Amino acid sequence: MGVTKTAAFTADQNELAAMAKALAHPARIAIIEYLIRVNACICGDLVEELPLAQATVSQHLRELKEAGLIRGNIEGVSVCYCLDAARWSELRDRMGAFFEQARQAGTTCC
Amino acid sequence: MGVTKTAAFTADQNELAAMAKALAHPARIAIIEYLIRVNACICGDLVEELPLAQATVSQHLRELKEAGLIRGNIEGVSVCYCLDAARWSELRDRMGAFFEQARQAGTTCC
DNA sequence: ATAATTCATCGTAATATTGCAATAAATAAA
DNA sequence: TTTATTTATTGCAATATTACGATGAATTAT
Repeated sequence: MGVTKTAAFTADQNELAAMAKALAHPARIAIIEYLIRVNACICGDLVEELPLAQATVSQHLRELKEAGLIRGNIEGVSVCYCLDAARWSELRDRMGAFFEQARQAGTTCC
Repeated sequence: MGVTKTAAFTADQNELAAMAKALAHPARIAIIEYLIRVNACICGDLVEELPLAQATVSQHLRELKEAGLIRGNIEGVSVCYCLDAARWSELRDRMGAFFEQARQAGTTCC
């Protein structure tokens, strides 16, 4: 039917998938990398930095904001964006735990 | 236009995004968690484990296989799946580096 | 050889994502 | 007030994803 059966999976599985989804586009990776580099910037900076139209950049920013990975503070006529440190730590921990789990499991295939 | 501008981003950005995309669905998270738990299993086990039809499970398995995260070995009439340890390590390292980068950056927002 | 089992693939429908032009909204500058 | 400036939102087109029934391909059992 073309819609994910969210209710059929655990909250943990859905949350981890949602976090991964927020990172599942090169533009959003680029936005985050840029934010890491400059610490904070306004939307216009990203429009210059990325090969995308302003509307498209704004859309990607909204997705990152909805995933809680970044925050946007209105400063006069512009909006200042930066990583949400707390949420970012959570993501790192969740992903880290996920990978650690796999590391400890045996990896001998059939 | 509804198509990601892959060529406009770096290989690194595209690869990281592709890895994240492979994890960006609860069913695929569930598949990987199950594989971690049982180490290896056949496709039929996953069909019983997941609330999805066989065709859908097979499709998710293909995506994970194409991302290189799992391997499938034909064993008679069934197919045995397991995590690809090497690729999994690579993913962990790439993600880890990404998060580490963010951790070292300042996090004071505007 | 025939039937059963297991999985992949095809075709299709429903929905989501990506991208942009155009426009709206909100603030600052003249 | 009028005009820029900056960003979000709307509307649309193109494409991708998700899901499943039906069918095909390969192997094993009878």
